[in-house]
Amino acid sequence: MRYWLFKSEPSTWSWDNQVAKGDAGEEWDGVRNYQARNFMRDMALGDRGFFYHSQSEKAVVGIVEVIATAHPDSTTDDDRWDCVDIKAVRPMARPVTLDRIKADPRLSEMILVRNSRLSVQPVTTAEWRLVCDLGQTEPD
DNA sequence: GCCAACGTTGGC
DNA sequence: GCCAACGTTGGC
Repeated sequence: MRYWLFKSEPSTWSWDNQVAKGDAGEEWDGVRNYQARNFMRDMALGDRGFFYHSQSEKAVVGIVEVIATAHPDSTTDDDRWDCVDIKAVRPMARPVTLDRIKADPRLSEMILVRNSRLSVQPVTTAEWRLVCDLGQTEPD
């Protein structure tokens, strides 16, 4: 099992939107970046990810699970773009803000900190546990 | 709302 | 294949 982070503007697609889809989940579509796409192609069923709100909120707000591996993005005919499906697993008991993450030297290598523009990114096991800990949320 | 960082496009 | 120009993202 590997860990990831999915970034979304809450005004476009929020955690509440994701939760509303229930166990059926939803495509993580609209990604038009090769690096992000390649990470999605690496994902396996059952992998977990953080759901991160960018822009106004800037916080990890929930945990999601990969429920379908990479397949063509239904929002485009361009066959370069694939995406996975994810479903909400549980919210963070306390959202973990970007400020909080940046303040912790143990998280200074997170891609979220290092490359703020990458919208789908891997998270190490150590980072996963730490962020779950900060969010007072079960890691699995 | 600004702008830095970064990715993509297209002319050469 | 290089690189200037441009567009987009996202933190501030």
